[in-house]
Amino acid sequence: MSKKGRVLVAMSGGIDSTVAAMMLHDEGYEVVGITMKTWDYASSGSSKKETGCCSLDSINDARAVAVHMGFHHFIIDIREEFGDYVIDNFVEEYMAGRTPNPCVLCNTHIKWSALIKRADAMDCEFIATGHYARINEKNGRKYISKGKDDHKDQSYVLWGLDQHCLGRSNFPLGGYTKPEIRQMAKDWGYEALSKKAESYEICFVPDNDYRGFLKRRVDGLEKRVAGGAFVDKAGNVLGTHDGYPFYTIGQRKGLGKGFGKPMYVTDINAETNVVMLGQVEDLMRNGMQVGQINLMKYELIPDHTEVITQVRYNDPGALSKIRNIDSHIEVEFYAHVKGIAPGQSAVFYEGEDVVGGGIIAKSGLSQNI
RNA sequence: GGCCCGUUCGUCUAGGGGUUAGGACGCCAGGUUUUCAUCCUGGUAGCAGGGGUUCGAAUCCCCUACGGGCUA
Repeated sequence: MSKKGRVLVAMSGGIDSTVAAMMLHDEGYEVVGITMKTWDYASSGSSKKETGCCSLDSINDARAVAVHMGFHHFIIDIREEFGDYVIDNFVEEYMAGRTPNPCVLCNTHIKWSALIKRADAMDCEFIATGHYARINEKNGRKYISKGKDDHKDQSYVLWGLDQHCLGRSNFPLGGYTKPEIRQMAKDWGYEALSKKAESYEICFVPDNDYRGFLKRRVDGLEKRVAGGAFVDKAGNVLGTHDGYPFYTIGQRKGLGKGFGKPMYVTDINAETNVVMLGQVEDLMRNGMQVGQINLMKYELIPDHTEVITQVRYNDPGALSKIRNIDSHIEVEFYAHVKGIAPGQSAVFYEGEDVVGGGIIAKSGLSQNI
């Protein structure tokens, strides 16, 4: 009945994915909305705030819009996979002294696979989300490019999508800015939605307190790791801390006391429960090792290729050179980069295009590149 | 028991007659951010207590209370 085919739209209930659905609907696609229940909100002591990509209220909001616009809407329960994969990994990573990015994992391993499975079952040609990113194709390879809105670009969290997923995905918002999207919501008569706040925080961690989440999740953790040493790079003990899992490299606040100078976490040792502190310059690194690589724009990247490497979501990126070492990529920065945290995602860009990405295994150069 | 030092926001401290008593960390409130962080704005809060001297005291003097050195 629709001239353009059927599309499965992942709707979180927020403004972005809702407008994405409306745009496709407006263009003549047969839209099927789908909302994923990732976590047991009732038992997590959920906050009433609009948190994460998928709160309970949001599910209801998404459904209301779908009903109002007259397309089908489904809620799928992916709590089991989500818990087994994303949450378990989240806890393991912190326990190993690293800093995970659950959103990236969820996108890569849960969300897309769940969506595509459904899309197949419902005979949908492709799936769409409200991400600010674009998909391009060159030499038979699909790849993500940054969204038009520099401030909202979300290409970083999508580095893990493989060719198959990319071939089935569509990002209607990629060519628009956030203000334009808000205006569209308004024009379509969704005044309240157009003013809806951005969603932040980890969806399964209430009140943005991941430390409390870890304590509840790991028996006896608090007692086991309390009283570890804060140490400077010379090994002098500067004080005691609450336990190594509660810190991340680059962290400045929450160290519990004043040192007369701004101090940052520069290293975390899970075996000894020692957290090293230093000043900004001690956070600077000239390179890093990146594992769990996923390449997008090219099938492989030759050694010495120059790319802009982003080390965190909100990082402007730094010019660097890469080199393949076994299944890892070693990155050498032209200028030192601040606060590289193992566990976080590294994403390589060539201009606007995502060349690939991976998980940071270790900061510093292994040898000369 | 004679003779010397030290005491400043919750913490670490700057200031040695006229300062809105400065900074750092913490804390609080915003902003940025689909992770954790960083970053940016603003805010809270202090001269141990009491007397003096000065136009004017955190600053100089004298006691009182808690912290370090030669003497018996």
